[in-house]
Amino acid sequence: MRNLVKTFKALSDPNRIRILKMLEVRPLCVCEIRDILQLANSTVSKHLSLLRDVEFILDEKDGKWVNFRLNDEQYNQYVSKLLPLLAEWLPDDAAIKRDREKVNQVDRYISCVS
Amino acid sequence: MRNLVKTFKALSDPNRIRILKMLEVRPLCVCEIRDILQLANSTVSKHLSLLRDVEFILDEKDGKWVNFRLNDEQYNQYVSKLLPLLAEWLPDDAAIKRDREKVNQVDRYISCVS
DNA sequence: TTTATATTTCGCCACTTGACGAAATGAAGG
DNA sequence: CCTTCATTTCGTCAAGTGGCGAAATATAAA
Repeated sequence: MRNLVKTFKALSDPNRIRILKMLEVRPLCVCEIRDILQLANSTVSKHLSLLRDVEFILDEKDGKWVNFRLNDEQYNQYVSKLLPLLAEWLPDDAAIKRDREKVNQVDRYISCVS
Repeated sequence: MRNLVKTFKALSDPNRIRILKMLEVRPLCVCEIRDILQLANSTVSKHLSLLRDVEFILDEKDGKWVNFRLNDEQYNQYVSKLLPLLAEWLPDDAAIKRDREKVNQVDRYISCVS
């Protein structure tokens, strides 16, 4: 129960939804997400650790970066049902579309030095 | 987006999850739910209006009572996907089980006079 | 119409949440 | 080892949430 509620809480914030929808396009690091969402680094980091906590996303060290990607493995029953649903939803949302275009433009070598 | 977030927020509270899982058994009025959850009338009413707002539940006047039941109609894409998932989840949760046993015992003619 | 009672609305309080900047951490490269 | 820089952690603050009791509303019955 507790874990289920935590899982829904993770989905109860527009910025976290935006992050998940961006990660549908490709894995991203904190700086890239920060540049797209226009939030402080620390804020993005907190959102990501929350999403990781309930296993919506996984992180992989890549040199000095951390790549965050959707968890498409199947060991978490909530995640494995909810991520595919989310992927079907909001296909026409203007903000989401804009975010996903930006995903294809951002470059971590430019985003991160700041 | 806004509506989707609101929908997940509605699922982000243990008492609201308990209410939905109780309504899987049968429709209930505010007093019956209040007796099972041991909350104030006004608190239960607020939870119910929130769940109704995002169309997880419907209400029907029945004399001086209001019966709340799950919305099993199919016009809301989020609800029609999420309610069936919720119905599969938490099959072994102790609190949920206790609640559902109580659903079969409460009687609004006893619960409500207080 | 008056009374009883089920529900909703309102105002209040404690706690949580999402935001930030500053400081701490950790890995890469000089 | 020391510097650089991506990320995380910490402290703080404003806004949102869930709880309550009291007052308002609505329906049934007397």
